[in-house]
Parts: sequence; C-alpha cells; structure tokens
Amino acid sequence: MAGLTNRDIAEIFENIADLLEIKGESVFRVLAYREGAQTIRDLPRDLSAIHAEGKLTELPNIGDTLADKIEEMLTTGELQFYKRITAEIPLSLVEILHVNGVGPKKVKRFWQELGILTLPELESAAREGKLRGMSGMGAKSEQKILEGIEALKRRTNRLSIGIVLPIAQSILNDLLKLPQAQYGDIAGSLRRYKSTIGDVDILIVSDDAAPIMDAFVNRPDVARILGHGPTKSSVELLQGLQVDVRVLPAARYGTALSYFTGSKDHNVRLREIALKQGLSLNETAFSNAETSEEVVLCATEEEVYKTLGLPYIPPELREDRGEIEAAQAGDLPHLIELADIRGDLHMHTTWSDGHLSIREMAEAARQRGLSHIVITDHSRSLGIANGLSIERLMEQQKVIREVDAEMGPDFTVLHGTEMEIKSDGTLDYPDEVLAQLDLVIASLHTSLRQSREEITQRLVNAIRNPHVDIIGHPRGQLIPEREPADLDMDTIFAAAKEHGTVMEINANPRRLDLDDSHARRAQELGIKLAINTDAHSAGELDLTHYGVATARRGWIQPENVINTWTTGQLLDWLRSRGQ
DNA sequence: GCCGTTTTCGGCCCGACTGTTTTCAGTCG
Repeated sequence: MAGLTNRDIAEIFENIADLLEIKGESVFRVLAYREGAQTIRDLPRDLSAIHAEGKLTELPNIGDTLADKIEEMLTTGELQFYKRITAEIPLSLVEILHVNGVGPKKVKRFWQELGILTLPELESAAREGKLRGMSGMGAKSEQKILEGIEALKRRTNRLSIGIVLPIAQSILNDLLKLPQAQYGDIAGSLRRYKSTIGDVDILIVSDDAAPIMDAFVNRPDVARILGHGPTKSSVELLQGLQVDVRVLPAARYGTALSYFTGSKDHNVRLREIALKQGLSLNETAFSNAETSEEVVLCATEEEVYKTLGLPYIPPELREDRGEIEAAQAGDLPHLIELADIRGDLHMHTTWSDGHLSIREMAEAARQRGLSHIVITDHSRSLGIANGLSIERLMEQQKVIREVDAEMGPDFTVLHGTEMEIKSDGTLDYPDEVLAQLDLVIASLHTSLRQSREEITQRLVNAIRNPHVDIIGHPRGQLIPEREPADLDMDTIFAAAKEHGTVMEINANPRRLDLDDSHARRAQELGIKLAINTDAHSAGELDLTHYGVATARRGWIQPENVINTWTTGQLLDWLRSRGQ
C-alpha cells in the first residue's frame, strides 16, 4: 500500500508509543514516539515533500531513528518495526489502554494473567467478576473499569471548541457566583483556543474549597462524578464532556494557571529553563532544585515568566512551536487581536441560505463595531443553499447599493459572492459577471473527496482567476466529523503567492480553516489572510474571536490580515486587483 | 528516542486522587 499520509504515519507512531508503554519500555522512549506523532499531526506540509528535501531530521522531535522509519513508510508503505512490535504485543490492547482508569500496567496484567486481548473481553471479565481475584484489584476497581468502558463507548472523541467554550464559561460563571470563590479562569487547551477540546480545566481562587467542590459535583448537568477531593474534583457531563475543577490560594495562582494552561510540551520547556537556574517548577511554586525548599510563589503568570527571564507568552502560542526561542530572543510576534478587526468579508443573507436580510446583517455588523462588510451569498450551482442566478445577483446588487447609501458614510456594505468552484474546476459565474462585483470569494463545497491531483488543480484554477480575491475555507474540513480535502498545500500556496490571492481563516468553530499551522505557513510565504465569520445570522457575527484566536495560534500579525484594513485601504486594494 | 549557551551521554516533572493497600502503586493530567 503506497501513499501513506501524515495522519497515517502519526497514527502508527502513536500506536507504537502505546505498545511500547504496555511492554514496559522507558517512558522517555514512549514519549519520543508520542511527540514525534504530535509534530507530524501539526505539520503544515506533506512529509513526502520534506523527505524529498532531505530535511526530516530538522523537524522538532524527529531524530535519526524516526526519520528512518518515516522514510521506510514513505518508500515501501510499510514499517518492519511496526510489524515486529504488533506481533509481540497485540494491537487490540491499545483500545483497552484508552479506557479511563486503565493504564499500561493493568493492560499488561489483564493480558498476561487473564488472556484479555480486546475491549469486549475486558468488559465480559469485569461483568463476570473475574478481575477482583487479581492482587490489588477489588470490586470497586471492577466497577470503575466498567464505567470507563461505558464512557469510552459514549465518547465522541474531541469536541469542537464552539460546543465546549460556552459550556465551560457557564460553569465558571456559576462557580464564581459562590461567596467562597474569589476569581478564576478556564485553563487547558480551551484557554489556548485549540480547535478541538478533549476536556475542560477550571481554576478557582479561594481559601475555602469544600463548598466549591460540593457545588461543582452536584450540578444538575453532571452525569458521573469521577473524583471528589478536597481541592480537585472531576466530573463527566451529560454530553460526555469531562470537566476538572481545582481550587487554590491566590498566592499560587500564577504557577497553577501556567501549569494547567499547558501545553504539556511548553511546560516541559519552562521546567528545563527553571532547572538551568537551579529551580524546580511545578504547579504550586518554584523550589530550590537541591533542597526542594519553596523559593518563589507566583500569583500571576507574568511573574512565572519573569522568574524564568522571559517575557509573557500569550496562551495561544504555548505549543512549543518556537515560542520559547522567540521569547528568549525578544522576538515574539506582535499578534493580531480581536479589536484589530474592522470588517467581515464573508456572510450570507436571505437571498441564499442566511436568516436575515441585507439590511439586518448590516445593522447587526454595525452594532458590533465593524466599519464595513461584504455580502457574499452562494452562487447559482449551489442549489441546496438557494444560490443566486446571474439575474438575482444583479438584482441583489441594487439592494446592496441602497442599503449602503442608507447606512451613511461611516459604514460600508459591499457586494460580493461566495462562488462555487465546480467539480470540473470551472467557476460558477463568467468573468464579465465577476468583474461587476466588489469582492469575490471562491470556495469548494462539492466533490471534496476527489483525488489530490484533481482537487488541487480545481483550487489552483480558482486562484489563477484575476477576479477571485479570496479562497474561502480552503481545505473544506468540518470539525470534528469531516477531514480536510486531500490538497497539495505547497502547490496551492505557491499559486496564491504568485497571484496575490488571499487565504481565508474561516472563523466558524466548525471550520477554523485554514488551521493554525497552515495559516502560519501562509504568512511565512508572504500570503495575505482574511478572518471571516461566514455568518448566516446575527449571532454568528460574534464568532470572529475563534478565527482571531486561530490566527494567533498561527503567529499571525495584524498587518497580514486584510480585515484589519480601513475601508479605504480595502477599497484601494480591491481596485488594484481589478486591473 | 530526542536533545545540547554547562552535557554527544545522561537527562528527560511531579502532585492529587483512588483503591487497595497497613505504606503504596497506578493513573491522570
């Protein structure tokens, strides 16, 4: 089997890590495979392209050994080492390892002492009371494993940040209403604005933790209490989402917030820096590495970074993707902020599949402090979304000009389209129609499973058209259910660079497309970006922060995002492209 | 297995909680 993708290779490394862990290998060797897998998952380019350049070992966490294995997989489609290890440790054990409360030691013992190879076998054994006979295992452990298996079956993997963030904010708000709670934050991957969220971490400052812990585990939306200690509790909500709450004193809040915001890789790097100063850093304090005596308490994260001799690093950058080195060099990027956004260039109205009229969308956008918007309804071939015929498109233009005039000089409404790139690669409106529009977004909505060559060529065709200004949600992913199209992003970006075509970061949390690492790659190549909501309602105009956060995760600076431009700058740019 | 502004060898994080245990191992984050 040829054509192993980055995702395939990352999964194989992840499986190897699990198998080595069950085998009882050094945790650091296990970690090396995990980190290698993570690097590959985050990669904005194809491993085959990097391999062709001979630069695999320049990737972080990829050394000679992993590079050789990647090469073997790319060239032969197989990995002999993987065959050997799966012959030694059954791959089906990996599934058991994913049961909450079951770690590598237990997986190995279930396998070797009871011959359990699969999740259903473990479930039967637990139901039949066969586990409690093992040393160190009782009826309670058995019950916990059964609950863990049930949770795993319910589990819908990671959820979109758009689902999780509102839930987490409501829990935080409820806890902060308690008289014992002083202040608190959402930490974890949610604070870093990852596009998908596995669980929620909330920190609360208080000197009286018990009432907060009790209130939390007794919430009506709690399905199951996973833990209920004096300062830390953990629950599973009815939606299957796990939420952890910790309570701590104000004097230690900085180290705790830093620790629980992560990422894990970022924290490891911070600890290394601390150790070089003779300090040991954990979630409670900096201690003397020799004597373990606590020497610095940090109430704020700024103090944590200051103690390490670093400037404050924004949460969205904390992924160990070069931010530590940049901070040390005094070279952190000036990141875009929500307040920099002046316009939204992609939204729909009742003319196609939106819920509000042009006038209503304009009013809603103005209320939100924007200075201009572009109405971009769907084009004619997207029948399911009531796409506009050429006649209706031209009719719409008249209405948009009227609304624009009504809105006065301080708010501008422009006429655009979100035009289909059809499955044969042609565009949905002829050039002479496109020439009459203020702005053209071209997007893929259909035939997203075409071959890499075909679908890449479709997008390149659109990029080459001089009337196309922006490529909307370029990769076509839907989080969490739909994988991105199989696009050759090196080729896409090269074309976009050549033609000055803008790449969208679609701010809808189900899309977040481009993602952080592709956005970063685009910026490095000198490609301009747009952050648009693709709103179909007034409420969706409030999704911009997800796009801005994704851009921040991609190290994006405001000057490279065309939504930060004034209305005049945008119009000048559009005019210059018209020629 | 990766990595290097103290190291090409020897580090690589550790505290909270649970269940089982009479002092701790396993798991998780």
